[in-house]
Amino acid sequence: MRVVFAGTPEVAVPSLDALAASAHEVVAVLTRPDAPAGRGRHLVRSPAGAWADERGIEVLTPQRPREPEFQERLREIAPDCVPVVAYGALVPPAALEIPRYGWINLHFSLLPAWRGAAPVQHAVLHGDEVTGASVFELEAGLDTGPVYGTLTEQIRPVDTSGDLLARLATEGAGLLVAVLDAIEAKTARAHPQPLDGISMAPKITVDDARIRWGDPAFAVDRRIRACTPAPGAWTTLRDERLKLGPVRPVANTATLQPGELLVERTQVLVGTATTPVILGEVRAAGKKPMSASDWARGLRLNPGETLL
RNA sequence: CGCAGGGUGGAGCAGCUCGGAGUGCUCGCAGGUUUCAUAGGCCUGAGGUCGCGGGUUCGAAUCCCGCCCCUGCAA
Repeated sequence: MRVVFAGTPEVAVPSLDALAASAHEVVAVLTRPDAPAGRGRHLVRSPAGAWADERGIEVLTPQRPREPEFQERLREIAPDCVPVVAYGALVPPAALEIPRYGWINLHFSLLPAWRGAAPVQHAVLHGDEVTGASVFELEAGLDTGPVYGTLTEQIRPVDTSGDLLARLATEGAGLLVAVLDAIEAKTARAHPQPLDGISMAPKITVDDARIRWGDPAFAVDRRIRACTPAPGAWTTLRDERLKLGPVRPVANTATLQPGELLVERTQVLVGTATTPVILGEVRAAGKKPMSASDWARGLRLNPGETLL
C-alpha cells in the first residue's frame, strides 16, 4: 500500500524503518512542525521528519491537521492508509476520512488501559507487571477506536520507561506492519474496545516527577523509573534541584526519616516511608551525571540533612 | 539573540568576593606498617599547562576582554 506516515519523536523511527523494509511504500511523512528547542532555542526537526529528509521523502508539517491546505495535499497524495505513531496532535474527522483504509495508530498499552499521551510511564508508575502495544483505528475520541491487534510485553522490575518504550517501539513496529499487511489482504478485523478496564494516561508533568519521600520505597522506585528518562525524576537538597536516576530498594536495617541522607563508604541511602533506597546516578543542577557517592563526596553534608 | 550554573592532580568539591609560592577537604592509586583477617587503622608517596587565548600587574586559579566545552530550567 501507499502510506503517509504520521509520527514525531524517536519512538516513531523503528516503525518507519519497519515500513521501509516492508512491501508498503512511505510516500510522505506527517510530523509536528520544527520547533525551537534546547539551549539557544534553535529550530529542530523532529526525528520522524529527519528520517524522511534523509531519504528525500516529502514532509508535511501543518501547524494543525485541520488546516485546509494540509487536507488538500493529503487528498492529492491519496494514501491508502495513514499509520500513526506518536504524532502529537488530534486529527479531525474530515482528515480521517481521506485515506481509503483510514488512520491506524500504534499505541503503547493494552487498550482500553492507559489511553492518552503517556501510557508507558503510567504503566510503570502503577506497577503493572504486563503491558503491551495495540494497533487500532483512529476515530474522533482519544484512543477509543476498534483494535486490530495487540502484543504483550513484560515489565521488568528494573525497567525504566525508556527501556520499556524502546522494546515496545521495536516490537510494535512489527505489529503495525502486520496489521497493514492484513488490511491490504482484507483479512484484518477490528474489535471494539471493552467498556471496562478503561484508564487514562495523561502526560506526566514535572510536578508528577518530583519524588515524595513520604511514599513507601516501592512507590519511590516506581516513580523514578516511570519518569526516566523524561521528564526526569527529581528532588531538592538545600533548595537546589537534584535529578535522580533509578534507585535500588534495600532491606536495610537502617532507620531513616523520609528524605534523610546516610552516606556510607560505597553507597548513599535515603529514607522513605518504609525501607531506605540506595541512590544510583544523580545529576545536580549545572553538573554532569555522577554516581551518588561522588556527589556526596563533594557535598560536605551535615548530619541529618534531608532531601525534600 | 530565551534564563541560569559549571570547567582546579585519576573522581567529587573548597579556594575566587577583597590578586601574594598550586594551598585544602573527601576519595582513588602506589609503597610501607598494624591486624587471625578485612572494603579496616596508621604512616609515607606519586600525580595538576587551575578549559583555551589575550590583557592589567612586581606578581593572576583569583581582576578585565574574547573563545571553546559541559549541564539545569524553559519550550
